[in-house]
Amino acid sequence: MIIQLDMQSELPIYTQLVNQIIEGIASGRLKPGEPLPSVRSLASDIGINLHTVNKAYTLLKQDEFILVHRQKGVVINPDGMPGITKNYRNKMRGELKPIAAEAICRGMSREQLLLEVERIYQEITQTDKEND
Amino acid sequence: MIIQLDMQSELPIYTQLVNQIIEGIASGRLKPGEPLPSVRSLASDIGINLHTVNKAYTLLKQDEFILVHRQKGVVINPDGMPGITKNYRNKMRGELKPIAAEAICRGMSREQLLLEVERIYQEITQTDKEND
Amino acid sequence: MIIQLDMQSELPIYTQLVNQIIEGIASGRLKPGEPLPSVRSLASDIGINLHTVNKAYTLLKQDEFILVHRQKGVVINPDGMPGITKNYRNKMRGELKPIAAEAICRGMSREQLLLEVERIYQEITQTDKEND
Amino acid sequence: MIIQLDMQSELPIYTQLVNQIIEGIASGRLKPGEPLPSVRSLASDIGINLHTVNKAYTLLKQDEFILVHRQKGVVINPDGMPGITKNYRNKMRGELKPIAAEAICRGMSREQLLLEVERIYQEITQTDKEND
DNA sequence: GTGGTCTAGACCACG
DNA sequence: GTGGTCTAGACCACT
Repeated sequence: MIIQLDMQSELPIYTQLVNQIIEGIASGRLKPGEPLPSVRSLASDIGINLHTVNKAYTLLKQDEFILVHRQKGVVINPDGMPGITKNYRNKMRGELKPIAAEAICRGMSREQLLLEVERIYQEITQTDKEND
Repeated sequence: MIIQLDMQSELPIYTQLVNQIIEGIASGRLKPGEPLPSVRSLASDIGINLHTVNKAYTLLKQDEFILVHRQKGVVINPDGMPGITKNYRNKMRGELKPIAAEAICRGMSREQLLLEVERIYQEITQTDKEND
Repeated sequence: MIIQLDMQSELPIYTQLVNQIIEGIASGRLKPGEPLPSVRSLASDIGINLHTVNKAYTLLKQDEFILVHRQKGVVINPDGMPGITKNYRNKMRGELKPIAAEAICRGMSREQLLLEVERIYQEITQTDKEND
Repeated sequence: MIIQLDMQSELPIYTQLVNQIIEGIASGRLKPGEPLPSVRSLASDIGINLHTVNKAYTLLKQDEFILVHRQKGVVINPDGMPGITKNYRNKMRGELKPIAAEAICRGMSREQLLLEVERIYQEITQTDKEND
């Protein structure tokens, strides 16, 4: 699992970490049951503080993307991912709305916008299917 | 123009303001050339700090959504909205990616995701076309 | 709001804090909408680190006992408390079970156990109704 | 005696073990004088570390739920269970208080809470009286 | 060696 | 001045 952080980004490091791990799962590079590095090793690997990694893991744990197994350590939730809850739907819509609004302002058509989304969907699901 | 702010949101107030004005433009409720309230009056209307409104206006000006005339006051950019620049495309994709990734993780199909986006597109463009 | 911490307790400080604030709400000493001290001031008041207070507040926020208002600061959730969700019921039962089991082992009758619970219920709801 | 451990639980494994054995006694599935598996065999049976089982047994011994004979092995205390000591009462009340407080916050009535406790009491004492 | 907790001190965004 | 983020270093409980 390669993690790419942008230390200049406005997004907190732990958020970038969360996003990248979720993208890793979405792309199939990280599979249910698969172990994740310990907070300490990941932190030292990517050169950040262990508390920052810990916060990312805590958030992922809260949403049940990962779980902390007392023996196996941190693993991608083997029982599958959290579903499409009402809460989640609202959160997603709240995030999509300002993006769509700006796209509309800038003259993007419905088709163009959908194409962008489709393109990203493809990009994620087809990432590195053969290599690991 | 009715502004709805959530003081409990994790989003800064000025970001919520920016979003709502952009949504206002996208929905057609705010038209190019149309005046916006002054920093002072908007701030007192919705009960927030001057600086907060100022910051929102500054950001909107930077992206050329609005123009700030010393005398005429603040108006929606009469020369039309900013276009779909390369910068904007990258920004949008960067925002869509984690949303799409989480949707995929949670088992949302390409069609479901596109439907959500389409739904929001509709919702914005058909918002309150008659009433103000 | 008087906070009593036991630094020798096996319970983490932040958990004790969470419990005491919840007890404060349950007893009526803390009312919905009422402001809580800032993390910094509370931390210095009770002589602990601000991060510890922060963790307690974060947990209370997650469960919607409190919320962080951008203008008013931290307040007891004015929209009322979280309800009796399925999750909560399961959590509560999971906590009660070992307590009940040990009580049974030690020969406590159903009546005695219920009396204990009733006693505590009274104790909480009648705490300092007149004084603040 | 079937032991069900949750490796994802926040509760340490040894605590879960202690709880389950106490529940076993409370339910009547484990009777005074009855032998318990050796540290070694129990550990290998449920796939955990020797030390973990050992810690659980040590705690149970401290509270006199079990006796550890060098030769006879581990048995449920044949002289009966520990009584309702002052220490125990305080411990129990300290555990019940935050549970009751949260229940009150969430709007649970005295009757509802007592019903929950009664329900659990029943559940334990009627667990699998015939089957083992 | 693991995650969890706590402290201390720093910077930043926000209002 | 507020909460949020990040770092650094320490101790402990657990396995």
